[in-house]
Amino acid sequence: MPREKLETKVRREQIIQAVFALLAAQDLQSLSLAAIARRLGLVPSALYRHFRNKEEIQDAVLDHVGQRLQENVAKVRAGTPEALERLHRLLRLHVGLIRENPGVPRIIFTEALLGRRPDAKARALQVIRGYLKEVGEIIREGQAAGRIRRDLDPDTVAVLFIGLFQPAAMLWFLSSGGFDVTRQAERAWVILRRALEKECR
Amino acid sequence: MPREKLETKVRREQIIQAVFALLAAQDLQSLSLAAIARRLGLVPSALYRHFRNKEEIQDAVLDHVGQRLQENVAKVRAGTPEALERLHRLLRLHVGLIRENPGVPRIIFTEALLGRRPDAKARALQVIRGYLKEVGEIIREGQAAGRIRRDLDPDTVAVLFIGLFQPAAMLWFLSSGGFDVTRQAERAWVILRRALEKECR
DNA sequence: TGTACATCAGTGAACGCGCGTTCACTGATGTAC
DNA sequence: TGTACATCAGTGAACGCGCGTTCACTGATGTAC
Repeated sequence: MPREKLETKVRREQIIQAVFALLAAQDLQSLSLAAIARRLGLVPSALYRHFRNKEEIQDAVLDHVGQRLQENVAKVRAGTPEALERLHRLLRLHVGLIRENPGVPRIIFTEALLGRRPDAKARALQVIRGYLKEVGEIIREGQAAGRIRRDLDPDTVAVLFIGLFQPAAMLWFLSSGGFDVTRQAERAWVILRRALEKECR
Repeated sequence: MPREKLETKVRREQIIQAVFALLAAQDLQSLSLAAIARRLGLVPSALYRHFRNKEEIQDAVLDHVGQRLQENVAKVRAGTPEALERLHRLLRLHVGLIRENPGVPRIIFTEALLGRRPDAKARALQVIRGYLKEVGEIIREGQAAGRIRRDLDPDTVAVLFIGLFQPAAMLWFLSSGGFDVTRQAERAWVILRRALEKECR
């Protein structure tokens, strides 16, 4: 008795979301095709109708994350012209993304960890570099506009920006939601902002 | 034909080091008892002479990391009385630790990811919290001594301190050593230091 | 509007593989006499 | 100093298990006539 039939486009999206949900759970054991299929009420072999193999699923998940990150950058760019305000909003969007999908912070690591192919790490790196590039660009614009100190290296600040939430996300995950990422990010932002601003107050 | 026989104390240390080395490699596949044994020129079942099971090995590795972190704190405390200088030196020691054992940044994650027991995350969290507590203490002392701004929350700064190297370590790992962690950490420190200092310059 | 057919998402049995773990055995080393 | 014995690190065959993947089959849905 076959279960509900849905077209590949829908199923692909469902499968990606299932991976997100499973990665939010505590153990990586659950990231098996069997677990993904179970979550969708399917049989493991059904996944092969939508993806060629497990690697292709992982790639799709990583691409999805990269896309979400770029969307956040676009939103922030459209929302305000001021660099510091853009960074603040981007930070909030990022924290929101993590809170919605607790799996996100680990996907990049997981991809690299589980990948059998040598290019697994390279693919993850590309996603992060793409994000860093955008953040660096915002910072450069802020420097040009005179809002951010010109003696700071934009790329260094971009990586430090990641540091505003990455450790917090890790603590949040390890404490199973017992750590307040939002509060940490907001407070850390106030501290970093002071170091970036041109005027000294 | 049995291979060289070494006492348990030595083998336990060797096994822990083997895990470090394997985690430095690219894929997590290699973190199997077979891989650990192969690295030591032993047969997988030989490991059971020194550890009860795989979980016990993981626990030992995590404990080892926690110990190294506490050692670094002790060194820094003994080396200088000034809080900002202590943090700077601690950052350098931490980066050195990561560079020596590229596996370190991922061990805490891996422990949590691979652990089947519910307390796997709790154990990792405990190690990090222990470290954060020490860093927070140094910051508090710096505030009391008037070297660090008193309006900053020490715990927030402690987590932010982790952010000085964690993203850098991730980039270093993903780029297979192509990212300069040391430079990023030093530059990021200069930025954070300015935000922590009492005097505004 | 009804019939014939192509399409394709889902099934479930089967596979080969590597994993963690066990267990009876080996044989070198240190100790007691 | 020599012999008998206990200790214990290492061996290798065997196990059960869950994994990713394949494949012939099913049967609902959309399309062509």
